[in-house]
Amino acid sequence: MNIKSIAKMAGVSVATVSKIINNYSDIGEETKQRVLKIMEETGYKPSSSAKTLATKKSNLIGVVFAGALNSDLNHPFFVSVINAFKKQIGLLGYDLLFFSNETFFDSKEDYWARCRHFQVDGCIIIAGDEVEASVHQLDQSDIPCIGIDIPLTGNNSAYIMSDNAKISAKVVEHLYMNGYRETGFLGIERHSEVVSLREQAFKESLRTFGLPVNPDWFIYSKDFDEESGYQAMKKLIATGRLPKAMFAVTDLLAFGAMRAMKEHRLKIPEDMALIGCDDIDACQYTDPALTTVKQDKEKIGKLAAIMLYDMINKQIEPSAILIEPEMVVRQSCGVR
Amino acid sequence: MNIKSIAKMAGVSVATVSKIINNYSDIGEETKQRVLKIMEETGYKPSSSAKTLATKKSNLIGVVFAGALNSDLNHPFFVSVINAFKKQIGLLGYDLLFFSNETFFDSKEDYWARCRHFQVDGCIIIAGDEVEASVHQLDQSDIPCIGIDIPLTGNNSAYIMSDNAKISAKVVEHLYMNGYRETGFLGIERHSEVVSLREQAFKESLRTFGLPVNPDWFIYSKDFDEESGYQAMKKLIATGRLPKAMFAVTDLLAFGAMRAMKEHRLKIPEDMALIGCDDIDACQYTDPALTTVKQDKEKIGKLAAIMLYDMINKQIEPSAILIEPEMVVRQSCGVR
DNA sequence: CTGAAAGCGCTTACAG
DNA sequence: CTGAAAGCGCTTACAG
Repeated sequence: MNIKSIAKMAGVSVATVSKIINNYSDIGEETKQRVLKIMEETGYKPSSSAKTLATKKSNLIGVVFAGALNSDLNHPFFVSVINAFKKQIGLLGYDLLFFSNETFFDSKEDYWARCRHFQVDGCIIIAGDEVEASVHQLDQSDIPCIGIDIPLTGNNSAYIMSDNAKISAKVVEHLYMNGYRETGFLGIERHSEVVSLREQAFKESLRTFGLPVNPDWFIYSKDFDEESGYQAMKKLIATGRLPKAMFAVTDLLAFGAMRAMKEHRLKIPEDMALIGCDDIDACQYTDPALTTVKQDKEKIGKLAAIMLYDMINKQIEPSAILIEPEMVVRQSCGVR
Repeated sequence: MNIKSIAKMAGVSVATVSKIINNYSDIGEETKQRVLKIMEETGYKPSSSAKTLATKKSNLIGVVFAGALNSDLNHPFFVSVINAFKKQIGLLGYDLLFFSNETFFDSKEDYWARCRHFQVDGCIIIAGDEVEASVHQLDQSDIPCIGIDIPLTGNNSAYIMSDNAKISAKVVEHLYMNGYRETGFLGIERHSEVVSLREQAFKESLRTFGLPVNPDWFIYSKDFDEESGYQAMKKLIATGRLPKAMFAVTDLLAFGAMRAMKEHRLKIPEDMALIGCDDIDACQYTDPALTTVKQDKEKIGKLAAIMLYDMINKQIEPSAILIEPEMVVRQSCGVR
């Protein structure tokens, strides 16, 4: 079933059918109704590939999970963002093409090439750390790109990220207002853009409030997982000199720290308060429930869709947006 | 940059270039190398839409999240399955097209039409409950489909699900072997295929082991969320007559039950043991950690990819596969 | 081993 | 308001 058969059945030209499909206004009402009816009856749907070939528009958005680290459909933060993005971009008439990172032609992960191959209209780039070079190539190309947690610089690129500095500022403010003066920080040894931002801002905020920045209380886990957080916290506890509160840059690390603290019979928050970051679902279910900072994933995803749409349709200049984080106060570091 | 320019640059015909791209064997080695080099230098990538138009193959797999309930990128079980599927299908040379469920032409969610529109080579249908009619239409079509947690019946369909009967059997066995005789069940009021299977099998297994099936201990939460589980458990506790162990059909419900139990100072597992189902990440972080039954998401996803590939390439007859579940014993119902 | 040409199913100036 | 025809970038018998 193709446009030609529809045209024949309706006794019109393919050009006319095409115009009806694409909602041109200069078509006679009765012709239009007649053709529409036939399309309905036959269950005809135009071929996307033929249309893409003719128009160079695919109505597809490429989804790139960039970075060797932390970027995967298993990462709860990114999944929520993508989910919100998918909903909004769907309303705007686009479907999503997920590049499967495994193999593609000979070149490994040449994202730009794959975008051209499929003629995607735009891309969303979701980034963890250790981002590969080909992402930057895509960023610099003429394909509109919206980055999540990655500062893109291309002429057709924009990006959105949580205001990481503000995350730390809010944490420090919360701690300060609730009487915590001696505070520690649980970071990660591996390099991570986002984590660095949080750490810098945390130190600055401490200084702003005149709180001590004690290097002994700045500890670093080997990796991003719970176990690493647990190990790091155990070491700190072993020193015997503990702060009254701890900020972990990630909820998962906070879970690990919590486990270590419980093991050593430290009461949370009485002996030491604990704050995580991200507000993944599990925070509600720990005991005590984890106080954390929420990134507004819904908003980030939705905004990404709207901005990308506008970029594709040349309605805005690319820019960078920082999203306001929000303290979620639970029992692990509550209001005194 | 298209195949014509490459042909011209290499001084050969487009037919020859096409054959080289598609690895035909009957091409002179030097011609091949020369053309390959030019493609490399120019960064040429063939257009997917033109190829799809000519061949009727898109190398795309459609991803359908079917069912009004429980089926979403926010559902941790399905996300893990899709992630494993994506990895494996990527190795087999396919990319993933996610249909954004929001709007599509006028017909709402006509999956089959969308598959034809994009000419996807096959589909993975991930299903929650309250599945829409158009999914069955797709199932009955000539497009190869693999279902996850949904029994497809079409001639070109197969499906994979956890062996839900075995889940319950394993739970009962575990309870029995650890001395629990009085056991309850936390189900859901809303209709759900999977949950029904678990409940039936649970009752049967109890009988098999000669354990009592006490209707008072079969309780039902309003919905799938934690809060509903909490409410249901509170009601049971209020009756004052409690079983020694409880099986919740979902980890989330178990979390809710756990909260209710803690609130009433019931010790877990001493006063009442608790078992969940699914093994979502958060199970490790509750206190006590939740004993549960794990569905092998990795295996399900990977198998789905391989089976779908074989169906597309007519190498197997469609069939139904049940996946063996696995007890994950943690503190909420440990070994005595 | 290589090439000319028809065809895949659309869109889009352009003519009427 | 409608249609004829070229073009989008590939593939594939078929001929040589």
